[in-house]
Amino acid sequence: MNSQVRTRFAPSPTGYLHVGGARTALYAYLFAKKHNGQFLLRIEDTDQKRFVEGAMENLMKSLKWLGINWDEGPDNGGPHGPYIQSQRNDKYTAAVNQLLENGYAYKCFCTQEELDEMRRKQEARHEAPMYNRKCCALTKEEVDAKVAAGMPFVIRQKIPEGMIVIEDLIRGKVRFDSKSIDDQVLVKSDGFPTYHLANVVDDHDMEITHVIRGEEWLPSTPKHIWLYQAFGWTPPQYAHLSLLLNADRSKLSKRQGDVAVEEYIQKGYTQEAIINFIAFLGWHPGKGIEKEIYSMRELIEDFSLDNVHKSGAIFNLEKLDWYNWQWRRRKFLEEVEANPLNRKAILLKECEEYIAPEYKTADKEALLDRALKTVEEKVIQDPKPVNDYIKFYFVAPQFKPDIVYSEKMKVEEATVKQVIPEVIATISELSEEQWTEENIKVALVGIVAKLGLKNGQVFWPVRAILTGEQFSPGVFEVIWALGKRETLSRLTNIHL
RNA sequence: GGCGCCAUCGUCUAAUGGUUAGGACGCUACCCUUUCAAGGUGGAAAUACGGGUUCGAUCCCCGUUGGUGCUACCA
Repeated sequence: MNSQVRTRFAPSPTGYLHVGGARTALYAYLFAKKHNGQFLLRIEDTDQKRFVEGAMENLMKSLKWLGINWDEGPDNGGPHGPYIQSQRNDKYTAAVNQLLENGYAYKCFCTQEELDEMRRKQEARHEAPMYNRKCCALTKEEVDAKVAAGMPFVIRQKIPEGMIVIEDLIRGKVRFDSKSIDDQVLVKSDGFPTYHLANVVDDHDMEITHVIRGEEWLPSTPKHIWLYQAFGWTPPQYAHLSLLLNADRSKLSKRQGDVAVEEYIQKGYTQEAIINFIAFLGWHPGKGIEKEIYSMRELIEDFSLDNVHKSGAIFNLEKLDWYNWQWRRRKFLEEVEANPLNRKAILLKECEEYIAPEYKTADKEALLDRALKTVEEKVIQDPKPVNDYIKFYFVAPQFKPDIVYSEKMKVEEATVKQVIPEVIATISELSEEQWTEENIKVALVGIVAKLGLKNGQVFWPVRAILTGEQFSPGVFEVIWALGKRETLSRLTNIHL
């Protein structure tokens, strides 16, 4: 035994990596790395009914993408393998036999119907639904006879009497009375262990020193401690994390938005932003520190369980958006700084998926160059993905009344009907040699003066029609980049 | 119902016996830019309630209320 810190993330593979799970994994990872320890990944797949094809691979992919890497796990192995519970059944069988021999567990032959009936009666009497220990009273001969007769059974933990106090790293002392704790099923009738048994056996075997897990496990922690005692093992330290919440403060659920990390990946959020965001959902560097942008390296440096919050945090997307653009800008600037001559290539990489292949050919190169030029500043200024800033150059947008007509800018339908023909006429007069941003600006300002309108009443609708976007590069640069022909075509094709 | 956990701006949070209760997101006003965004300077916005302890409670204790988790042969 060594004193090295070892933590683990132990998800059950039911499909995807939940953002709440990602946060739990992150905290366990940060804690281990902060103390130069190890972080392990273990798959808890003892419930055969919930098996989902490919879920484990999916989970590992998301975790890796986030930069949460494990020192030991199903794919890279380690000294305490296998790291998949369904492959460790012999260990659980050996452990539970030891419990049976020493009287810490017993076989239970009660059927589902009997249990249901018992609970119904208990509830009718307003009692806590708990197993009545009927089978605990069976003699060894009775048990052997039932087993010999082929009766199915489960193995239950015999909960001892008395109070138990658990020392939680986040919550302090938490007391439980064993009277309120049920004789937990340890091994199901299909021979597989439940979470409680497998978890304790594995954490001990894998030499886990700190169990960092969700708050939903707090009520069953006494069962786990008693199991350690029954085995004669030293329990690990516990840290129960609060839950992530929906906007209405209920437990974060699929119903009210995206909960899978992969969905955020698909939406274009950066790895750094997601990590930074979930790290701050329930943790803070403390000491009055006001810095909020933290890289993984910095998080490891400053992480401490002492500064983890007890209350649940709402998963607030607006802040994620802000983190995302902070990180996008930071990464873009770093990349450009490292390689200033390659600015165009970096932009191109950012825009790649929105640029149709035909624009990468020589004859379209000019438009692409101009488009990239107008978009350049935006990349480091705006929270939106750069894609949204460039795709309109290559696909003519729909006319969007919601955007074109703006109360704030004092742009109404009548304004647009008045302005657009003027713009078409004026732009048409500009020759090839006159096609500069400056001249376009002069032309539009001329229209403002001529019609006696405010700048925004002319600039806003033109830009909105040309781009179809609420936010975009400036109207002069857009017209310039699009070119005379495309500009006129877009302005002419709208039907007011 | 029983048991457990939690409680500072709308949200994420800082401060902890003595502060004009601080920051960030969002919202908002103005400035900048002859448009939007971005940027700059301001603004509105919180200690759930009731009792204690104390010279003094956001902070410590008790209760109430509210929220939430568990109460499976799920994890």
